Amino acid sequence: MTNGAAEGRAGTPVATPEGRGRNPREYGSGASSVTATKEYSHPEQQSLMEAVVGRENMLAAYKRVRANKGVPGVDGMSVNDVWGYCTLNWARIKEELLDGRYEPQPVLGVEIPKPGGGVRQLGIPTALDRLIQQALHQVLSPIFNPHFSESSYGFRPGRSAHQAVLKAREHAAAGKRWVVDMDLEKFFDRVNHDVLMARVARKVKDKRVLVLIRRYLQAGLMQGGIASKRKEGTPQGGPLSPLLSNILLDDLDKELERRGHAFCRYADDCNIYVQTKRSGERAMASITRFLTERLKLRVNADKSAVDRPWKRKFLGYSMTWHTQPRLKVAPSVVKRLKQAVREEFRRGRGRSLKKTIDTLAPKLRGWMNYFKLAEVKGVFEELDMWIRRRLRNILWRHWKRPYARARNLIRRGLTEERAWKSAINGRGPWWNSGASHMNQAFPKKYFDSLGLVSLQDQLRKAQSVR
DNA sequence: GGGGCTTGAAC
RNA sequence: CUUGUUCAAGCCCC
Ligand SMILES: Nc1ncnc2c1ncn2[C@H]1C[C@H](O)[C@@H](COP(=O)(O)OP(=O)(O)OP(=O)(O)O)O1
Ligand SMILES: [Mg+2]
Repeated sequence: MTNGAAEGRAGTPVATPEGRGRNPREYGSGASSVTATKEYSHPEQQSLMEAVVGRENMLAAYKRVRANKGVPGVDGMSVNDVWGYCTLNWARIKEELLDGRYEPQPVLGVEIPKPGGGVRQLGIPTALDRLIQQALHQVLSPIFNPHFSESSYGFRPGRSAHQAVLKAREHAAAGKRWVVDMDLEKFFDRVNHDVLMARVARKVKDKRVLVLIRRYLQAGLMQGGIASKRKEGTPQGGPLSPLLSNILLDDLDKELERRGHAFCRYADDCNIYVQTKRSGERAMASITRFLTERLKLRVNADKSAVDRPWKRKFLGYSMTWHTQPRLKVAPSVVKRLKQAVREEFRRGRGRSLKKTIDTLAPKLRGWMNYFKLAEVKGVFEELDMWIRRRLRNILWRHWKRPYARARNLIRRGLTEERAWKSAINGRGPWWNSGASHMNQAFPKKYFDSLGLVSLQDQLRKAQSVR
């Protein structure tokens, strides 16, 4: 039934001599509770750093870093510059890495707004450090990922938000109709270095790698002025950070599994499905204690709650109250899309309809592609009508004079009498774009022919493929 | 199977 | 000074 097969870049190149043949598909789906950890461990435990700086691995890392557009870090060096820089200084950098002497540079602090309001502090390493972290990531990922929980879906190759959402619905359908929805406060920023490193050290024996990772954690955040060493947090923007965050929260997964909970975790968003409110509240209390005491993490009280699944949103989705719940797009997400579409129209005010559709259509396609799991389809019909109305609106605005309006309406097949009546009705563009003459003159078919595939049509197509 | 470009989503 | 991981779709190429 696993329809979303692991394709694309799921198979991160593994640069180890023995590790190369592993199937990316089974890569993320390690057997639950494996005791023979040695078996899956990296073949070169004592010389992991050699694997990191190995030619194959570095080339793969560089390719990846370049594929992301990236920005210059604090040293102002672009990704392209790094290639030249590395070929010139690689011998020295490699030696520093192998000797455990390499010192990372501070990360560049950038504030970006987040959707829910508030700001997110990004910590962007230099292009060179992104390259090295990427190389580390490629070596560490196959060591840790196979041992992660089946219920962990975030930041993992071969795992997706879709899988998590489907599993969540499954839990609710199985009669666990209460959810403990937990989110951590400033998750990456509050990662405790010692707690994390202890967990990394459980599988990584190479001291140089451990020291390097710690130095990356300690690298200061450059905020205009100078930066000082960090005592907590892993930079939001470091290629290694997502993997590290999973290594840290793996203990949470193991604890939840030990207690026999049905749960889905995606990054710091953890949903535990239970049968009663009481048991939910109990779980919430004890897991909160576990997180603060054992992992030194804080639960975000505002974003966390024990409630009914249909009152909560998980990964952009929500669900209905039925005993067999149906997935729906979370209301806040619909609002966000409308806002984005409005913004798109505002920016392209002077553009032709065709041009507007050409930029809008790929965005809607991508959006629909993510929310194609929604089984409540009313929103899509509503959005389709809303979008077409806005498009008719910009058409109407193009026609400044009654004569132009009448001419265009006639050209679209309206009778002369009706066209002229509408052309001079004196109403505003928004009224007219919803009026019957515009709907008749510019029906759905018209927009289809211009390349606007309606959300509903896209959904039907996606479901026929499935 | 692999590579390129674009778009979207989750965090 | 919009970064990172992951997933996916569309188009193009071998
Ligand atoms: N755009 C992004 N780039 C890099 N890392 C991200 C991005 N979005 C989310 N993350 C990572 C870092 C976050 O700490 C982690 C969890 O996301 P999120 O819960 O939305 O924020 P947060 O935990 O940092 O703050 P909050 O207290 O509001 O929950 O996922
Ligand atoms: Mg959080």
